[in-house]
Amino acid sequence: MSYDNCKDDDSLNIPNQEFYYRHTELVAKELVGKKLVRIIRESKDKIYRLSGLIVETEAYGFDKDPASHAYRGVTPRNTPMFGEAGHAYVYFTYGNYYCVNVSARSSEVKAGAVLIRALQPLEGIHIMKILRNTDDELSLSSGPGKLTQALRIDKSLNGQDMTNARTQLHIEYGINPQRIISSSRIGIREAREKKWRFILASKDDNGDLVSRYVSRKKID
DNA sequence: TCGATGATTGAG
DNA sequence: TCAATCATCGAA
Repeated sequence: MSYDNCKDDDSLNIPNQEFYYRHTELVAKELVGKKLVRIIRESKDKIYRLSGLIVETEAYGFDKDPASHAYRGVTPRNTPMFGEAGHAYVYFTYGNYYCVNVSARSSEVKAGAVLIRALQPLEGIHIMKILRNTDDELSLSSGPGKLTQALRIDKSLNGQDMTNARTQLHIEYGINPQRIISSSRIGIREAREKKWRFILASKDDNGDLVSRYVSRKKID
């Protein structure tokens, strides 16, 4: 296979920058069902591909959203939220954990990002188990701090272009969800009334309303 | 420079 | 329900 063919295949499988230049809430909703892909190049002959289906996201806006890191304007930390859409915003929190966002906003808005809150593990599960130090697949990436640990995402990936299949961190097309549930965002004090958390509804009808891989099953 | 805080997690 | 733990932010 030629390099050019590879390029075409890659780009077909990846939401482009225009996908992220739309209302943050819409992007957050449509990221549910996509795949978060992490390529780890340990050495020349050790390349790992880790991925998970995005089952839970949250939208964070700009000046009208007091829960957003961008609410008070640009700071060194939140710079990616004000930059080009489709790039990674990784931040450190609670002294222990990283969280990963994708910058997303309609072009007339100054800032915005989508927090990726939970994944259903797909590829490289045995590596994720090592990184997370657990064998329990349900708790491998069912939370914003857990999934960054499972995919070894830290601040070195801040600002990465997530619309390019050749970068270490990007997003690919996944499934077309039948139903997505929206609810209040988790762990915030203000703007609780905004229903900007988006969750993949359970596929198989065994009584569960939401995906088994979400960070919390309770819906507000 | 300094105190308060947090888009969390895991243990109890 | 609660402590751990520290980068980040805004006030001084």
